[in-house]
Amino acid sequence: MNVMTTIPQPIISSTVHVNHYNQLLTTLSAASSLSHLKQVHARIIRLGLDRSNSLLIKLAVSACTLSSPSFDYALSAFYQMHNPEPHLSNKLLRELSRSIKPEKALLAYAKMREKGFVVDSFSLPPLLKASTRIPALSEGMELHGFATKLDFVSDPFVQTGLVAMYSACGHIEDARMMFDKMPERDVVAWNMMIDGYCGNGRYNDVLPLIEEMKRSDVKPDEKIFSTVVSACGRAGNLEFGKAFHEFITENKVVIDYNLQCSLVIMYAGCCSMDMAANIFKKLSPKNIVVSTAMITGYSKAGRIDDARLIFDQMTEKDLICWSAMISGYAERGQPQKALQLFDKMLTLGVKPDQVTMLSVISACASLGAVHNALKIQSYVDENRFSGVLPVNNALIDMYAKCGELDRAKQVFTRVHRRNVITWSSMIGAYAVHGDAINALDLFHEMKNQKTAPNEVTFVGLLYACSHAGLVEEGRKIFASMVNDYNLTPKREHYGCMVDLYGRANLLKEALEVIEQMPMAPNVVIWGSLMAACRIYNETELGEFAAKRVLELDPYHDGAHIFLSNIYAKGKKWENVGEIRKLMQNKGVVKQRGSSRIELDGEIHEFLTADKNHARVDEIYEKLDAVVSELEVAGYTPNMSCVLVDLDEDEKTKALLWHSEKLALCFGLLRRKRGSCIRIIKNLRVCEDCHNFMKLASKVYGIQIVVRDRTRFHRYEDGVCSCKDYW
DNA sequence: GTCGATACAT
Repeated sequence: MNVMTTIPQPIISSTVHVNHYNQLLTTLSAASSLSHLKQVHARIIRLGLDRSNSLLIKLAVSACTLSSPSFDYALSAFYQMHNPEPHLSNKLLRELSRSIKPEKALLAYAKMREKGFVVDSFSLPPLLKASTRIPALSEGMELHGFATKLDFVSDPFVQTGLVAMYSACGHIEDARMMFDKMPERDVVAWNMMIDGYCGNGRYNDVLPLIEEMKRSDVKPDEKIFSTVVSACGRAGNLEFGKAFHEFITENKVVIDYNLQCSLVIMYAGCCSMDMAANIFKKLSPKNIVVSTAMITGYSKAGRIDDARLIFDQMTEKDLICWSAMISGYAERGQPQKALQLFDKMLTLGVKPDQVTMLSVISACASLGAVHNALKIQSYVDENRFSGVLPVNNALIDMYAKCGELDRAKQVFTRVHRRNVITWSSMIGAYAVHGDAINALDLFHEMKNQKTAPNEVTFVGLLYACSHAGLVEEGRKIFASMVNDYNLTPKREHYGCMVDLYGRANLLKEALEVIEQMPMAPNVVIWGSLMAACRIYNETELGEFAAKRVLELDPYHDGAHIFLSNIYAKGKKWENVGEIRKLMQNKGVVKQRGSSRIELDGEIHEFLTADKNHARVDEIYEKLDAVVSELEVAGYTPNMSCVLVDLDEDEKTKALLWHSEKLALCFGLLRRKRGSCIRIIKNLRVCEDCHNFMKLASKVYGIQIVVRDRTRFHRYEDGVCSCKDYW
């Protein structure tokens, strides 16, 4: 039915007018589409009511609140008005400022000034709100100037709006100046200022402000505590968060559901899981957001089983909580569980996003299993993630950590729009494979393509140099980092330099780096010097470094063992006894060696002297055979690698039962002809195993790839890719 | 007739 045809001709009578007017208002409120509004607009004109500004404003506001709003229609209706009263214009400004296009409010304002529409002090709050939401500093400042000129600036609502605007534009000091000038500050003004500090990361300014608020007559409400507590959580500021919790309790602020949620999320975000759990267990109902925060918190705190418990108790699961649980496993050294969970998620029909993929790829990287890596890449390619740069960057890293340098290179090549992470990942890939030449070449190519290197790029480059013994090149790279790229070296970079000099037997230079670095050396750096001293039998400096390690990490197994060996070599038996006793008292145990080998997509793990494998007899039999065959080729067990005090026979066994030798023998039993044997080890490869692998590669004509704690060794025809420099 | 409107997780 056509609305227009049913309308009688307007009869000029005030009663009829009022009737039409009210009817039109109701129709405007109910309008659900632009075409509907246009029909009503036509009726307004036909009825001769188009001089009614209040009707036209209602029309304009209705155009803004449609499910698919038309701001341009609203504005054109507005511009047709004749000097609308400011309280009507302000209605529209308010609507526009809250809409998805707050900039339309500023546009309307510009036109109002142009057309000479009257603006009053009530126009400013919505305009400032628009400037806050965009955020638009220069427009906001202009409004400030305008308000000052017309003396609207003494209005507390305008003042609060200015505080919000300056905070949102990052001008927190101006916000504070405005705030300080306010003669009367209500709870909203205080909240805006506090919120502003939180939004600008100025958490340390919040507490003093709350104290000041307490001293004034304004009582803080539970809403602002929710905001502040969650801000503490985001900043990981536990001390501050706790102080707030105490403040809340002491001041008997009502802890409502939302504040409870904020507290749980804050404690979980700060890894203070006992506190989080205390509140969480009382929380009812337990929503998905808080549960996810608990999962992440437990994961970060290393309590992955507790995280899983929460996960399993969730009645409703979304992509985010799946991703949180998966990345928890990936980051807490349980990559297999991460991958299992990913499979389960796919089975249940939950579609991963980029974030999930990055966790899963990093799980594959730490697992180091080629089979899984290939599976994940096909998933990436089949599900349109192959064009996503961060995913490709992660794939490069994954293949590098799986020992698949060529596949890493393939991914690198297919990425055309490379960013600094792409380049750094590939440089890092060459570095862990001991290929310093290609790492440096790639760096030059990167420079030619005008991609600026960052700190991570230089870690890769320095790492490559130190693992290849390129002392001079490393020195130059370090200097270039500072001089050409204006980057400030971090601990990692100094660590690489210590490593570079240490591995090259330039122990004096290594010590000088430590002495001259601007920050305190950490356990890794002293550990690196200690390791160098161990290689070059430098007992005096070694003892010194080991002691520094123990100061920083009293439970460091390697430093205890190293010291004990130094003393044993020097026949200082009393000191040896002391160290042993110390280890016993402190409960320091040597980290047990563990090696994984992947065969037919299955992963087998061996610990040192492992007797748990199903085919244990066969494996040890094979080990005896291999040892005999290698002895013919010149192998003699290198007893200096045994760090415990045992008799000769036991020492030999301890050496031969290193986990990577067991894994190798299992690989030799099960491998397919022509395939390469890949072993992933948790510790550094010892000299004896290194020699063992080299000889095995020659005697059996196979390629063996071993990933140890820090790098790859590729053994072929009796030679290792690390050139015995590791 | 005006300002904020709580938590929000990978």
